[in-house]
Amino acid sequence: MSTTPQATPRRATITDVAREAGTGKTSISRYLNGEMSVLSPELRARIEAAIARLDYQPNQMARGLKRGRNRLIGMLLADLTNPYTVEVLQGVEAACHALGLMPLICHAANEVEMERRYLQLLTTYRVEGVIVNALGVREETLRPVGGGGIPAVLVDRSVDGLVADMVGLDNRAAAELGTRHLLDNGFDDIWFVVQPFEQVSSRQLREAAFREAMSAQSDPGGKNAARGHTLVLNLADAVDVERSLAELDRAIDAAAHTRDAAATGNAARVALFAANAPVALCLALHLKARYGADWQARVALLSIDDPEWAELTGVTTIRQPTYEIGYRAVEFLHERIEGVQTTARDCLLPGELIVRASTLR
Amino acid sequence: MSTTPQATPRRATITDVAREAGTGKTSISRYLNGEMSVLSPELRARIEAAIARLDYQPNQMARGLKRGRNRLIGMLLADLTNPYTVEVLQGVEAACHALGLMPLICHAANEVEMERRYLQLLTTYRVEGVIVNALGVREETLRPVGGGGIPAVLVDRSVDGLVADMVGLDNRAAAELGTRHLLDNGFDDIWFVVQPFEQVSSRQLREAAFREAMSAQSDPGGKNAARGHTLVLNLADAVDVERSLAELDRAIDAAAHTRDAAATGNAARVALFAANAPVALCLALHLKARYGADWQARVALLSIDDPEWAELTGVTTIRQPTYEIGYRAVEFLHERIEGVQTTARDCLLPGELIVRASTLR
DNA sequence: CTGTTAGCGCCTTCAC
DNA sequence: GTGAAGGCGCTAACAG
Repeated sequence: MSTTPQATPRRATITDVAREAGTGKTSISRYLNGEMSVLSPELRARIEAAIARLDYQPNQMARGLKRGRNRLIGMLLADLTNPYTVEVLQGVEAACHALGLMPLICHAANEVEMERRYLQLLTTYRVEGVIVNALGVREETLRPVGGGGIPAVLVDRSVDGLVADMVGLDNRAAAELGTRHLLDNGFDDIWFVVQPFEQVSSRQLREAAFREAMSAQSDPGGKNAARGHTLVLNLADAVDVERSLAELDRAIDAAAHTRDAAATGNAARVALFAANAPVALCLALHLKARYGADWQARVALLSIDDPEWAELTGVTTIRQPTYEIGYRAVEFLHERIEGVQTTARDCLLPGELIVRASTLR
Repeated sequence: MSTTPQATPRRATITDVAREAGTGKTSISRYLNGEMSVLSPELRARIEAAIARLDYQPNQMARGLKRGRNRLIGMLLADLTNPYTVEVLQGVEAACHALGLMPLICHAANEVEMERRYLQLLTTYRVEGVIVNALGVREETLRPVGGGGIPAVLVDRSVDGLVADMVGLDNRAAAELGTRHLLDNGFDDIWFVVQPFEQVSSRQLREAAFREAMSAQSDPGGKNAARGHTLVLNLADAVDVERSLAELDRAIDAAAHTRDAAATGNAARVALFAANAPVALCLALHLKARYGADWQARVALLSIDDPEWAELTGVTTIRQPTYEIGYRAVEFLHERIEGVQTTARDCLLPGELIVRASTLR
């Protein structure tokens, strides 16, 4: 046995098989496409044998070129580091499997330039459609898809000016659910922490819904009303993160002060509402570094997204129906590929509140 | 503005561009391939204009078909749920970017059947090479790659009977490093917890190295020697997990007993050495459920892999050079694609011990 | 410098 | 039933 990986020998083509089976290419093609009814059992057997002997496998590139469709769809991911993305992907894969599609996964790793390049690439490979979890910057980058380009379905976030189906979390309902949970549990200093949200629709919606829910208290602004704040955390900028966390620290310390002074049950209790898992992780790491292992005694943490460490640390979360989001996205796309022409649809799926120790006092 | 995503209009072909520019296909092709020197500035300008006007983008399928190479490589992943995988992927992507390759990511999601299907698919798409983080079951499934098939590079684990380059962690050194750390910190009841390892080379090596390191104590088996155990945790089988964890519980309780009885400093101290992050997570979740939030006071946990929650929970880890593993894998593969014919190579990269509170007493 | 010609591997009429 | 011929979009000799 050789220990040297060999160079690839030329693969057999349909012509080789035809020769080997002593017939024409047409019959081979028919065999490949399952048109068995028009093949004599005898010929069929010969073809089968020839294919096996040559270890023949049809070249999909060539087939795609000829037929004009290749059953390929693109899956453009903003950030695989986010567990959300991986979970959505599982739904996508399952649906593709079921519908006979093959997803080409492209990971932009939060870089706009990458997103652009991959989109270009998917286009030149003539994928039949694209599922886009866009970075969200601007419509511009997404020029080739949606509208006049190849069919597209947006996941998690819509993009201004881009007409396409979209599926994701019901952000308004989710943020409201979380906010109400915190209010119901008596927190009176609530910080909604979110990455820069001007460009990302889902973040916008969550933040807006948070503020509305805060305003919907029985006596907003009143003496017993909880106070809401929005804090922007730009995870891509260490300096900015530093600054924002410092602001948070001051607020937490101030609340503790109140508590010490009052020494009663009606001290200020602060809760952090993270707009997604990456933010929640950043917050948790910081709090742990600052207050030690029992940081949760000082601050409550609630997060949209339900990362694997949430259960471990007892953090309350709002779990997104990630698998279904991915699955539905593919279904939508498939319909578009098959020619459905309805107006752009939105599919908003509900999140599920998972209450853990963190927000129970 | 319409709100209905339109159907894809037919894309322009090279012939269209030639007609539009009033020239032949050859010149267009030359332009596309950057052979500017043989094009008059005037013709070149006309081509440029025509391409822009038609929004032409060359069809990669056709190019690939013609040239016989498509710059595509397959990346077969066993489990994207494992943070390790995502990190390796980042290295792969960076390297591909640098080398002008395009990775087709395929996620087997721990299903052998998926692995087989994707491999088949990659083959029929004539990718130029494959990077395989195999499920590891048997050489059989991997028939199409390595050896006589398309060039392949294995990641993390080798597969019996499959001759191919491989890159991964130096498992022996890593397991030894971890074991020694635990011994040095005075743990005397050490459990190496690992998924079924008969089929997966990296797990085998880690387990073997653990046992060896235990035997290498100054007085193995002696009165003051630490005792080592191997526990198999089949994460795919809930019942089995239950059973294994129960065994662990008994051991931990027994150790506690010893401690209570002795009521001195020389009581049995137990440490868990998880062979990878999924195992570590399973253990941590169980321990937390059983002993509450301060489970770490009862048991120490050390894990190969450094998931994001490790820092948060203070678990000691051995971090793999994941990014570099991915990067090197692509480099190896690229060399093979370019025709390098050396014997199969192994590239073992060192892990880094990250000491956290969990294993310090 | 530029265009013509012949395929790459496969599918699809259209005859036999 | 079966096969020959033409073409999908592109590239790579060849001629001019």
